Amino acid sequence: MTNFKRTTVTSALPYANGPVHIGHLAGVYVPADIYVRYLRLKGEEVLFVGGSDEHGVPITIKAKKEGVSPQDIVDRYHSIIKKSFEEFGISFDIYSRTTSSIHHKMASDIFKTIDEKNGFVIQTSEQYYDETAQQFLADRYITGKCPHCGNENAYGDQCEACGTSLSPTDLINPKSAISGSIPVMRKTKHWYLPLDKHEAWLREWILENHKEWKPNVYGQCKSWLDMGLQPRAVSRDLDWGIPVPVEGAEGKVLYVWFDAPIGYISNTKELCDSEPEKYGKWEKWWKDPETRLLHFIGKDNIVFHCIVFPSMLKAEGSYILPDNVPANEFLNLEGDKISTSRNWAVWLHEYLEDFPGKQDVLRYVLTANAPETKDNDFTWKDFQARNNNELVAIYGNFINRALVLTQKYFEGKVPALGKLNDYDKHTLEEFANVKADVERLLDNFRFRDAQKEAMNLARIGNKYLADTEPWKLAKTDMSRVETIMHLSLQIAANLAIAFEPFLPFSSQKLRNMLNLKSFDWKELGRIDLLKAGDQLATPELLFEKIEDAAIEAQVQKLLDTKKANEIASYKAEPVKENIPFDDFMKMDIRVGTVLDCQKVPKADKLLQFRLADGLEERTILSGIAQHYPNPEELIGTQVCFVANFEPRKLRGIMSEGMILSAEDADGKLVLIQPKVKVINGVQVK
RNA sequence: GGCGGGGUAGCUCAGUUGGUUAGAGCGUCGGAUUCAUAACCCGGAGGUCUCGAGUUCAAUUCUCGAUCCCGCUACCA
Repeated sequence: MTNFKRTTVTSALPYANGPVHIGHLAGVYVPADIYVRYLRLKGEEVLFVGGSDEHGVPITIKAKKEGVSPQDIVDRYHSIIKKSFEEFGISFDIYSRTTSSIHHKMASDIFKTIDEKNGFVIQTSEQYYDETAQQFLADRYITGKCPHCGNENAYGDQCEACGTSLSPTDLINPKSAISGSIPVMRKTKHWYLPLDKHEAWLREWILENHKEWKPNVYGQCKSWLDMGLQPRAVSRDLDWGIPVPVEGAEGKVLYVWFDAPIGYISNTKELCDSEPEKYGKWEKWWKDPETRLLHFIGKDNIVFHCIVFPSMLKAEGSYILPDNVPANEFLNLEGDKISTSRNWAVWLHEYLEDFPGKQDVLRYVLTANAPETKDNDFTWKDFQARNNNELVAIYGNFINRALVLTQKYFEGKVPALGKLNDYDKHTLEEFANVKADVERLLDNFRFRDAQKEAMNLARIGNKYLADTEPWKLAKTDMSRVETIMHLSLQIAANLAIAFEPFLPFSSQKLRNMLNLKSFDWKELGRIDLLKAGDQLATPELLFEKIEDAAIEAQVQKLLDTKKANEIASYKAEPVKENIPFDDFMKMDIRVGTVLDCQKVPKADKLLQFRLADGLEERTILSGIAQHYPNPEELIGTQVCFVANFEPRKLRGIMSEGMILSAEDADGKLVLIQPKVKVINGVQVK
């Protein structure tokens, strides 16, 4: 590793359309915070940057849905997120936002510089514009007649009947899928970042020079590079975002993934401008080759941070590139994927309310169970067990034993160290290695093992007390008890240091109890952190047991929320425009019996049905395979289908109609089936 | 479907540059102990290392295939 002078640590910007949950914490913020606290404790120069990502289409959609402005949405979530991070002890040097004016200017400037260096490819094209909805339409949102096969319902990017790739302009009689109106052609210009031109140096930089990156990160990058990189558009026709800062780009904003990572830089600048004497010039954190840049992210962000963002920085020309990108896998919750939209999550701001003062418990559990190499599962039962069996029983208990005994025998004063016997020496040897072990693990982003190693100190302490039995010796050999308690207290002081990156609140509490003045990573492993005669504070419990009731309440809350959410959050779509009776009669919906039903090979979602329709038989494909894992069970049942759809080919199979399903609130598709058997071919009306 | 990551004790994970008894923490069982939040300490039981084939004197470790989980991507009238 090169010798760097300082470290810039970024953590993925949470998207401001919802609060932060334990998945975000375990994957990104807790490990980043541990690492940063560790570096600070070592006295290194380090900057920890965070912020909210506040642009992009999903925020505009949420705003529209709620009838408020996008700014209202991001204001709401930015403040919730920022506050909960603070309270949780994520020690950002700055947590700002991408709607800040500094960010707008920074993103614009970087765009302009790249543009001046001809780092973009500009393409003007005619694109369909929906005058009713007043927006340009993505290819997928336009339907029309396919020029090749005459299919009336081809999409703007592809006709699925004949499989031909299309561009929206090929379509005959195009229609907007959003408003149904007829779109008009408008010229629009977009800027592309030609990733293909960056491929050569990216290959060498990642594949040759960064083989030490985690397997998931390295593998994902290699996969992309081997497939060949494509230019990516960096502008959008949208009204929420940072305007493309060049002439002739009215109505266009920077695509959100272009502007978001620049937020790391803007937020650094915001901080440095406000406290120049403390942080210096912002450029030193981003442009000095002696600065080590680290991006903490989740696995879904690997390509952006390893390929796209570095390409942007390289195109700009004056920036350093990340030295490492420690990406974690995902955390599940009680066996299910965490999901903001399904409300399946433990929200940080709610945890802080439900478990006041227990920040460290969650930090500990999320680290002990961190998804470092594969997805992991968070369960409340495990949360309780780790608290009660590890934090309370091992760490908390040792501290309590050491302090209570000192209180009892020495009125809370640190006793003098006498002569060490062999067993004392043996114990000291064991704990002398802890510092090196924790360091080695932290330096390699192995937080789970590092924390476990720190916990070992407490185990050593417990064993030392159990083996030396000072409560027995107190009756016969008080000077020996002095030495034992002296050493026990030194171990306690070491614990305060070793755990500070992981459990900062508890370390603070412990330091107060010990009246520990000096506090530096370098001192870890020493046995003179406390002086004989030092007065300790009255001991209190470092951690409390968590009772079953509290855990059951959380589990119940989760189940309730899930259920309530599914029912309450479902809002029926507004009723469409009225249609004449004749239009309805044009549709020919019938009942048929399933003769055969099986998965279409090489397609995840398609089921192939063979139906008896009362006349002959017909084949219909339906995209419901994931909701019916055992398609053979449908054989013999009856389904409703639209009989007079134009047949169209899917995956090379001709589909003659459409089988009707209802889509439930959670996205599950349920076939519409008559409850009482009817004759095949009867009409549904 | 393509690509990437992962599938090791009841749970969460290490590990093996291929080689005698595959490790840790928690849980579980037993013992010891009482300073301590029924906590600590000691000991035991628990694994055909996802499945199948191949290479090899030898594979959990290498190769190929299958399968399951996750991500990116395609597809979903």
